[in-house]
Amino acid sequence: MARTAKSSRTLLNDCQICITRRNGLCEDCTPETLRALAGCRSGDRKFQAGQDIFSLGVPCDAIYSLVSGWAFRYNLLDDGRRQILDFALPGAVLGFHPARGATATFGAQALTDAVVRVIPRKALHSLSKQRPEIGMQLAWLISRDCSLAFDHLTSLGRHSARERIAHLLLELFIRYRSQWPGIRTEEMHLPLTQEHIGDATGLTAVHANRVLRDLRREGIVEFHYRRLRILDPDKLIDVAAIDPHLAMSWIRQPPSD
Amino acid sequence: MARTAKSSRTLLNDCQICITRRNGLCEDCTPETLRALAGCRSGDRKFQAGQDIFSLGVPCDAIYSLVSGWAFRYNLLDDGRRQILDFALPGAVLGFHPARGATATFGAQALTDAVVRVIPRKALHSLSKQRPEIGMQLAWLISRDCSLAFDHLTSLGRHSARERIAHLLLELFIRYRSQWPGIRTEEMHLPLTQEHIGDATGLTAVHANRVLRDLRREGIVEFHYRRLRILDPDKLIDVAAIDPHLAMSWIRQPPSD
DNA sequence: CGTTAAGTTGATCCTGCTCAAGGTCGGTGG
DNA sequence: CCACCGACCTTGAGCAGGATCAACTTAACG
Repeated sequence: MARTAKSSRTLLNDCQICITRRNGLCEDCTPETLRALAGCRSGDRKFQAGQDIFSLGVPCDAIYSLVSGWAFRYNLLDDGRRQILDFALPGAVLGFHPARGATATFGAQALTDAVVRVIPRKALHSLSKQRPEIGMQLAWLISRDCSLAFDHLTSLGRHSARERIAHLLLELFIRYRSQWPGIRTEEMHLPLTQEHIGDATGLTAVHANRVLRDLRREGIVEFHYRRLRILDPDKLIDVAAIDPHLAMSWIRQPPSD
Repeated sequence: MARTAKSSRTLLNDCQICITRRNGLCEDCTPETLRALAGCRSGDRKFQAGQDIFSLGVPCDAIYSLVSGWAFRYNLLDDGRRQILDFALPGAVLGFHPARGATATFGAQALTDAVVRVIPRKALHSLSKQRPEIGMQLAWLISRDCSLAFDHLTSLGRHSARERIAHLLLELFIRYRSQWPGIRTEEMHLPLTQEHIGDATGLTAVHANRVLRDLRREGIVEFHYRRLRILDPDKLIDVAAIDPHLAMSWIRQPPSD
């Protein structure tokens, strides 16, 4: 049993310590990649909440880096059902389709008003020649996405509704808070509807609602009109059945070398 | 409705055509990356079927490239349940943890006897300086894994047991066949147990068995003692509810530039 | 103050899980 | 050659976690 009572109890604080120790991580943790990509500022575009950044099945010859705001990637089924693949915070690379003329196999949508840096394939190509280290850093960023996707896969495949929702809320909370090291409050603005939560966890919105109600009644978390409050972190970690190692991996740590 | 009757019917053949047109793809589609990595031949290791290539939670300072055989990546829960994240064919990059001292958040296991090229983080680092293009190619390889993981996520979150199993079998069949462009037979050696299939699709082995029985009775596919036979490709594609675009993306296509 | 999107709750149904008992295949040793 | 064993496959009966459908409430916003 990897998850002990002690480690559960101190997880949130450990993350906090790890973050505050590396002071100013907010800037610091932004990989070189993104600073380099800042050179292509010409391509910045604004999106309104609810607007598609790129759409499923449409040819896509660029990569997208989220500068500000929230976004999510998703898939649509023929019958209109949706699966949310992940949520993106500033600094995320949203689509990487470097093949010419490839069509997007998933879509991305802004959750709040957002600014996105669009880097055309050609620009990326020449950029990576000027600054060869960008390739490896991009690989690292994407491999992080991949690890997150693997966690979600485990969650959908082998966890109960309760565990999945606890997992999601905890993940978003920790990832969000790691961007603002100073703040220790256990409350945040989480720009999701219950339908988003359902679509991310493979549940119906109705069932997501019931689970959230139970968690609220038990005094674990409160999610009401886009405000998330974690009332009992220990219990939440317990319900989510999270391995503390895993939670640490959610915090963006650029490769050291 | 993206999936039309016609496109369903010709999907397998389209893939075939696309493959045979680029003759000798088996070699050709192997990205430069792997050929470059071939320089580190010193690190080749053999694994027996069932043996872990690397294990969950163990510090991991290298990347692994599958040279021959089948493997899979997986996650374990505290209670012993397992989620299989994906199956790897030769050419796949299995673990990418370039941070010093990072622990693996998933494990990898050989499904058949396998040869794996182990490239320590340091070697990769210096290699990427000698051959800067490696970074981008690695990024591309990993982004492909990520797309596959996204497909599985959609499958687990929003598809029925029947659809998930059909999807998995079709995916493995197409990916496998794309390595052997000449062969058109609709039969292959698939070194999985029904437990693997259950663990990959988020089902119990018992239920996976029932679904496979139904598919067999309906004359769609036969999976018996590690032999997969696709009896009715059209129906299988239909049951899997696959968008042909998606299936095309399973075939490894290196970035063209 | 009316409208709309989102949240809430109940009743009922069904997909897939659990538990349990065989059955089949391939290998191994007497 | 046969008996035995272990891993895997197969099937049944009963149960339960979430889905579905439908009605109603609440909050936000112009």
